[in-house]
Amino acid sequence: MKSLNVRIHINPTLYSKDPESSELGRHIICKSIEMINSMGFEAFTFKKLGLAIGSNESSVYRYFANKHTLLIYLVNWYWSWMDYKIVLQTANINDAKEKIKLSIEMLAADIKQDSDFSFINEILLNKIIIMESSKAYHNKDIDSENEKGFFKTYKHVVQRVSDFVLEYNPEFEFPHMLISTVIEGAHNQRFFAAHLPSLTDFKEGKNNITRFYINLVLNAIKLSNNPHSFKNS
Amino acid sequence: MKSLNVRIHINPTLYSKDPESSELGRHIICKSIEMINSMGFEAFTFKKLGLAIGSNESSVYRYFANKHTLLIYLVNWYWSWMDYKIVLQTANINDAKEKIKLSIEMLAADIKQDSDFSFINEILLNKIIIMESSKAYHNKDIDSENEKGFFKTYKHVVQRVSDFVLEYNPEFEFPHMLISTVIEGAHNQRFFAAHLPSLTDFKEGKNNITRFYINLVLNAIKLSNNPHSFKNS
DNA sequence: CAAATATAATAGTATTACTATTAATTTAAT
DNA sequence: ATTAAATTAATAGTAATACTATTATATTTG
Repeated sequence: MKSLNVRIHINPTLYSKDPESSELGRHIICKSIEMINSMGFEAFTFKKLGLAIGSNESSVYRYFANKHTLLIYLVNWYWSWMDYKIVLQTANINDAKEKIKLSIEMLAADIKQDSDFSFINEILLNKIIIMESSKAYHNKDIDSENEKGFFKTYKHVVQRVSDFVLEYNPEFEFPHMLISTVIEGAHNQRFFAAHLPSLTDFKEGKNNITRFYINLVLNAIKLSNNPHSFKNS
Repeated sequence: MKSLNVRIHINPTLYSKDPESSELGRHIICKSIEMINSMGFEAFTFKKLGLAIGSNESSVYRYFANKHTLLIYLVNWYWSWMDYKIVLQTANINDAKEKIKLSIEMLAADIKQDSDFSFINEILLNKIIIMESSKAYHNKDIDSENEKGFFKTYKHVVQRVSDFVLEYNPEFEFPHMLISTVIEGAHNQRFFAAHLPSLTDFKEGKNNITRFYINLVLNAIKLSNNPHSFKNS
């Protein structure tokens, strides 16, 4: 993906001033990703960030209304990037089953290299998504923020992969449930593997998580006379 | 379950003084459940709680070190209660498949009545689990808190249902992944249904969520010659 | 009944999450 | 090129939060 001239577009209501438009703005994004990773979202403050980038608190506030909005910016960036990756990977593939497999592989993957087509470190951002992204929507403002389109890019990804599922099996009743279960589930499993291993069956290097979710999905949506079909019981 | 003389035992490292041991302590638990529900965990403070129960901040601090520990107390109570419910419901059942179904029904249910065997409102507590419980473990202290046994009761529940899965199919490779996926997934789906409906396929009164996860599990673990078996590919 | 102990309330502090004000710099118009 | 307008940066301040330390008031116990 090196030097491909693609830009991730972010909903402008998420920032006061576009961080991509200035050196300071890019610095804010860059450093905040590092800091949220190393100290966790709760301990991260704009004051500490200002200090770390040789600027100050109030300058950060000119870009983002608060750290919550900055987190949502990052989450949106991640899902736009993921959507772009899925489109690219499945572009010339006609087999719906193959598109589903490829999508799950990307969604459940442990991101290990920075695609390098932007100033954003995707390895660290993926860790933030796993560790912190639930905080972006588990709060009392969810409904008003949802109305403002703060979660649109995540919904897009779920919709895109759900469409592959329906392409494979147009009768399947729960495509969105299935895909959102896979995405959140895969993130949880990576978190559990690192911190609460008895909640998972992760084994290093065996690609368990991806394999588990691919099989889970294919078993759930298969067409054949299914003794446990998802029809009304 | 009325007036059954069962008590939920809570890890004593979670409190400074046992809230069950005094009127004030029970009041703290009771009211905090109400308040976390109505205002959300972030806006909830010990100062507001003290005021609401006609006491003050510092009295609450004598029971709990901080609001995070109180949340973990509640989460532990919930999972002990759920474990107890699962044991009770599956007690005289020999069929492993039936035990799995019953367990998922309880884990994925929208709790609609208070069992009334304690001063804790389980309807509201279930809502807290759905909305706030991820905050109990998505933080930088997870590893030290895990060592202190803060998440033991949740692990117990996952282990118990995983054992049913293994009883049904001893060959199944990922029982913990499957059950933790179902538990977290079902909670997410209830949250999505209320706030981000395009991520789900929930329809009121159709029991979709429970049905979806029961079928997901039964399809994943079934014994027959399975074209998408979970074996190493 | 006095001493020890437990409980409750008051007051105080460092930090956080902002906001308002002022200073400096850049840009743009004549 | 010079001045005005606009943008950006830095300083200082505030209300609220999450505690802690101290003191007052009960309760228990020897």
